[in-house]
Amino acid sequence: MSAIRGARERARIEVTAAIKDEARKQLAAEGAAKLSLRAVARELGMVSSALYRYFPSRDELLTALIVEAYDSVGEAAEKARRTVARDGSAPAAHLARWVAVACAVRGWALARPHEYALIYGSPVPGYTAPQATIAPASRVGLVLIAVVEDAHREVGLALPPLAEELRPEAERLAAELAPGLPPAVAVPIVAAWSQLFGLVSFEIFGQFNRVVEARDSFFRHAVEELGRTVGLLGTAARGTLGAAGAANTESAAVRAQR
Amino acid sequence: MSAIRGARERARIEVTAAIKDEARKQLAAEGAAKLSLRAVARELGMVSSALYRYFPSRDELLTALIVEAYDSVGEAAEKARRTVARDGSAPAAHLARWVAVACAVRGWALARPHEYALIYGSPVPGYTAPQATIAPASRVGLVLIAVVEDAHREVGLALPPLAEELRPEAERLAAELAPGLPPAVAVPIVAAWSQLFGLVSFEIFGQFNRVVEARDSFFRHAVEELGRTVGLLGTAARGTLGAAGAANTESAAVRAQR
DNA sequence: GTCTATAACGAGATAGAC
DNA sequence: GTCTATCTCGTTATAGAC
Repeated sequence: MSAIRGARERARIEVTAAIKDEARKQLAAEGAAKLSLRAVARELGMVSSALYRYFPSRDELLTALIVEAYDSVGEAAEKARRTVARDGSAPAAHLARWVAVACAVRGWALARPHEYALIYGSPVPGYTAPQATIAPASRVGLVLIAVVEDAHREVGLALPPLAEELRPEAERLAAELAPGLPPAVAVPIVAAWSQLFGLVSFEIFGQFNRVVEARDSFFRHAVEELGRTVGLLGTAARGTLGAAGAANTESAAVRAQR
Repeated sequence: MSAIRGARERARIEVTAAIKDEARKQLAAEGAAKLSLRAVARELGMVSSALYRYFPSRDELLTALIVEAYDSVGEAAEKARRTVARDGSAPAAHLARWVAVACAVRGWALARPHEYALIYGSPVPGYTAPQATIAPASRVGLVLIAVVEDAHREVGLALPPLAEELRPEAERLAAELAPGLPPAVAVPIVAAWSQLFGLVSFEIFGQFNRVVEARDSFFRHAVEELGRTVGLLGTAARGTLGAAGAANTESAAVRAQR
């Protein structure tokens, strides 16, 4: 009995995976807007009505693809944070981790551009994301926050001051997303989060064609500077911000500690 | 005869405009992937074959929409640069112009989100952008460069040093895009260009839902910081970067002057 | 209970004959 | 330009296999 159920469940999981794989192929070929249950079924040698045992609607299939894409890129980011620069707790090590997370996101996007477009590109017409996508969608952002939290705990942050008018927003953001961080850094982190995806999107979507050529080092350099905008410090020898931060961040740092 | 031709040409222009307007409506409703000449024709009370007298193919219609969108946002950016802060040549005035250009881009995107998605969102499956889109696509970037060029000429730039490995890329970028600027600033400008659209895309595409609430001031603040990364200076009283830049940018500035 | 297959609806796209 | 016959699509109801 349990063996039977086990076999059934395994079969169900396999068919579900096959459906999603085929759907991803169609995503690449035709785009999310034209994803069709019938075409997926046809390609799998099934009948379209049979798919409804696995996904109650086309939109639910889309949701599954979206959630898996968010989870996949989120996992890549988490793995990069865990793996890279495990050894150091020096300021530069935290910046290296930040860069590693960003490079992992970019690498994932380059490897799976159509899934990237699904989650970070134009919204799919007629589709509204359900609650289930919210948590996976924030995983990459949470990794970035975690990197900054580590740095804040171990070596402190060098932050530019925050405009007064953004105080309430910063307090709210920090309370919701990063209770362990000073509110002033919440705004730069959210900004850097979106700017990181600006860099990736421009590369993936072709905006850098005929413009940027040395893309690896360009990206690496840009996200390193992004890391500085959230208060991460590079080696003192290298950065204006690093040197300047050390010299005049007393006020900002004091303020960042609240 | 010339009157007749004038009338004909006027009619042709009007019909062409009507086609594009209707196509834009469909863009909003169904997305670029599903833009269909037939549906446009139906809505206009024409027959699909008649449209081919105005646009030789669906892709050419798409190209026209893309070019007009790029031109429209580029014009908004150019107008913002011309109009705003005309009075000042102080460092803060240049930063204000930078912010104004960014806000113009964002305002345009908020007003025409579907056209924004057409040009800065996921590529349309099966469509490859022809040469004709390249120049319009670079207009916003050129405006940003112009703002920085003005600042460089009038008050100088405060730049962080550039990684050695990016030297060749920076020289090439500067030679192609901004002959009037020191190469070191070319890389930050291109980065800021893409990051600006990261901010806008996250707002337009819904990534900021349930995250950022005070969006106007958040954006304003973020692009002001972005302006600093390309060497624009704020008021000395306000920014860490401003004060720090004044103090220790001798080396960077010397270097930026080559 | 779990799944697949058949058939159908209403809507829209498409190709070709006229 | 018009009309029609033939495709596609998402979705459901129903019947039958395991």
